[in-house]
Amino acid sequence: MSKLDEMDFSILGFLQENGKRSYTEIAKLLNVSEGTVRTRINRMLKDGVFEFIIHMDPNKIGLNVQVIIGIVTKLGHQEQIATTLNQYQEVRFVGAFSGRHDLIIQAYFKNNDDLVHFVNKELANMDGVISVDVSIELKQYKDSFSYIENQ
Amino acid sequence: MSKLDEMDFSILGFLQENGKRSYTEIAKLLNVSEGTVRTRINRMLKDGVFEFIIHMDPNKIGLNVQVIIGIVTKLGHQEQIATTLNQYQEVRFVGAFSGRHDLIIQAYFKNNDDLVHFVNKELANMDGVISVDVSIELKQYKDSFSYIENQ
DNA sequence: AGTCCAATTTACGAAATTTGCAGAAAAATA
DNA sequence: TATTTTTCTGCAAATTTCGTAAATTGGACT
Repeated sequence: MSKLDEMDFSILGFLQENGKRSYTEIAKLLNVSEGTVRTRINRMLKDGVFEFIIHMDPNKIGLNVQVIIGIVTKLGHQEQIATTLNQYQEVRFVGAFSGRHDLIIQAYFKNNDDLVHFVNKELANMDGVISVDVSIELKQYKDSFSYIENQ
Repeated sequence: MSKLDEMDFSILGFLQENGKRSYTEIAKLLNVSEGTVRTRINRMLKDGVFEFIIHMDPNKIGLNVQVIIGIVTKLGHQEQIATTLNQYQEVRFVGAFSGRHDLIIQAYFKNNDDLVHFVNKELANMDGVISVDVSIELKQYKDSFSYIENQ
């Protein structure tokens, strides 16, 4: 995978503002041809630099209980547990971390019942889970996907 | 904002698999006209149900240090601190939570120096911050934006 | 400098998609 | 049942995407 140059970052910068921008539009903004923008976007997609997605507001689609859960696992069980967690649709993020918890996950549920079921029936029965700390989201202040400083 | 019906969820289901699907393609899959799909997508966009974005792989754009930080705040300072944190480009997520930490944030940095600077110079100097727990991401297992069970 | 090579960019036509509407159909309201 | 409102369909025009070939650029090596 080749290194990204300044034009690649500019393209990402425009796309992070609006994922629907056309090759044509970006090309005009950068003063290059449409084909250049297309080639670069396709290369970055192939290299897994980014992907086109939609970001849904969980509350607006009926997922009203959002949580972050820190998990302490028995030595040697982390990978297995992470793989199991991956399979739950409700779990949108799973990572291994240094610090107080070995795994931290983010998950979205329809309601408290579903959360309680997940914690007490699913998590509690996973082999190698020592303890879990559930933090329930009370208010979201920011959830941004614009990591690049642009312009 | 009107409630989403089954067709809206189907449309979201197709888009969450691939944010680049065209109105035309989705219309064929759902056996309705292109205009119907377009109207519904535009309504959902207007209502903030979802947005078209790109999801960049932080490692591939040079943000190699990813962290989750739990923050304990002095009573009454939470909102102010959250608002301040919002302004940092490095901080991609800020939420108020129940549980051990009052605020939990996710942030991406170029390197450890930038992280250390953020924690020791920025966070440490924010009024009302009592303590912070930094968890450094060692491995990411899942980072999905498909919350809807589809089909 | 001059030559060659590989990668990138440009150019352009064809196919596909989006966009703007107008009228039909369906649903909600009275 | 009549009326209003909303949703859906079907076009045509404008725009974008896509495939491809030609032109350009930037080194590496003489």
